[in-house]
Amino acid sequence: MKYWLMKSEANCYPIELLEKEKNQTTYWDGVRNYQARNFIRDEMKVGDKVIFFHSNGAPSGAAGVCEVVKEAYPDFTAFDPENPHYDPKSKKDNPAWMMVDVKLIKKFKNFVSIESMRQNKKLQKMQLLKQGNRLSVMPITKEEFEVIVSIGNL
DNA sequence: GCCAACGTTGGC
DNA sequence: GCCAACGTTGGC
Repeated sequence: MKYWLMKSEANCYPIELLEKEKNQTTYWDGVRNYQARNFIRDEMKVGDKVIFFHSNGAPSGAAGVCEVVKEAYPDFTAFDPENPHYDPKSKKDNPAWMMVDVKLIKKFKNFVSIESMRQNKKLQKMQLLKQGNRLSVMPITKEEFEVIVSIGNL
């Protein structure tokens, strides 16, 4: 089983919206970066655990834990010209972009701010904290996952 | 809202 | 295939 961190813009799709979804499950659309796409397409498996991370202020940080419940399939929002994530390069017979379904396991009682993550010695190596990091889907270690969960759950 | 850092695009 | 210009991301 692998561990991941996925970013969602807090003012676009916060964890509170996922809480309200049927079965607390949603499709993770809008990933338009090849490195992130490759992780989704090639490495994410059902049962993998995911840190739901709020990016873009308001404030930034880890908001909860999800689980992958459906493996990669074409991101259909790329086919829809009306959709903000529309990408004409992605064809139905050769989709450029993929997505997975995730189910909320738990929203943290304590929001784990990016500031507290920066201050935690055990999280120093996270790609997330590197300057200029823009990757929206990235692998994390089991230890990093557990450290974040233990802070969030206190 | 600012702006540095990044990925992508496109002219050559 | 280089690389400057551009648009976007995301912490602050």
